[in-house]
Amino acid sequence: MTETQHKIAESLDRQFAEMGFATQGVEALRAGADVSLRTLYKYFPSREAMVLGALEYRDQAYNDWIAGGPGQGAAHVLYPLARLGDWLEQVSSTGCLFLNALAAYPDSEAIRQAVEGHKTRLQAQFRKRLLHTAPDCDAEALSAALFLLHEGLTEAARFHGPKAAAATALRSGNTILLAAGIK
Amino acid sequence: MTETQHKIAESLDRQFAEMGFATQGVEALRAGADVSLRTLYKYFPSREAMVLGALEYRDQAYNDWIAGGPGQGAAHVLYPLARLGDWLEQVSSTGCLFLNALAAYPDSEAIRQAVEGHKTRLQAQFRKRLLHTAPDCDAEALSAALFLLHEGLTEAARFHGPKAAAATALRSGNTILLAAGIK
DNA sequence: CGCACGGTAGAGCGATCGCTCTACCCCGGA
DNA sequence: TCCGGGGTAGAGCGATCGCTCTACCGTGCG
Repeated sequence: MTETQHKIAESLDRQFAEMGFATQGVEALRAGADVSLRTLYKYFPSREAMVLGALEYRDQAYNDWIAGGPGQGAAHVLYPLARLGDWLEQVSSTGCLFLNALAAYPDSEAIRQAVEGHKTRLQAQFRKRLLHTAPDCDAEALSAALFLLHEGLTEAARFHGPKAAAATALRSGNTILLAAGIK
Repeated sequence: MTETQHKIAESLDRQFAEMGFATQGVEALRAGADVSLRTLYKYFPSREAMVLGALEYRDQAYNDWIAGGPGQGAAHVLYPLARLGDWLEQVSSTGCLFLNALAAYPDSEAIRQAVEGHKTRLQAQFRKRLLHTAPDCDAEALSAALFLLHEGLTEAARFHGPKAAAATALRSGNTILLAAGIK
């Protein structure tokens, strides 16, 4: 039931991430999830719903992935960036799944909302960590800067590799936090 | 001749930028360029060639756009970032055309090369500006950081708007350069 | 045993895709 | 006046798309 749906969503996420949104037709998605076409459409009644399902699954998985970390200081604030580096290292990186979905479905309002929600939550995560470590800092400006580093890291990993891109992003993040009096 | 080809390439660039790569079929591209299907295929013998033509056109236009600027100092180094802000403000921003193309055609080696070439030239531009202003700086690490800000700015503009994203990127860039002793 | 249920396999629908090809038209030069 | 070249318009090809629907199968329960 929900278990089947979860298994399908996981497969959709993996396939869209590895092959992109344009390459995989519904029949290929069905085969990858190892279910019948009827069952696939039972839980995800349209291709757009399959994309949304994959994005929801990914949003959940990523939020879990970047949770926690050292309790305070710059390392606490930058923890999501460090974790993103590790994430990109084990996932074969083809850029950001959400931005790729936006590129593939520029006219879908539902997908646009899912992507925007994910990115908003991500920046809020940075804001929360900043305020936890330095309650008096300019959390709005700093979280915007860290969010920008996060996006840049995701895409730059395609060209420089995850390790180098993560090192660059972390170095820049530390510099920016240090200039704001956070260490 | 080459004039017709140029006009078609310009139209392809604009259409792919505004509507994305998945939305526009060849017939729509033809109509947008205001030529016959036969002529379109004469200069761009396949859909992939049309995409490559748009990317080449955009690469040229963007290189021209970010050329020049103040002769030295941090403002000289960061000039491409400032110009990108203005660029994104007049083009309706749907992210980076090159990354969108990569998302739409993950299996095309030719497109991958075109994108990689563009990004490599872009970072080389930063490196050149750094060495011109501060010959002894760590141009490799700094240009990687500025490139990352550039990519982040392009994508973050989707959510925060071009103006705010550009301000964030420029502020971060100045901080990073200042920490490296460049002002 | 008989039967309802939840699943599978996969043929087939109409629409659209990238691309080709035929038929036609306009215009400058002999 | 006639003709050839280079353009246009757009019908039509096979393939593939997202999606629906029919026919069938195994299993648990009365």
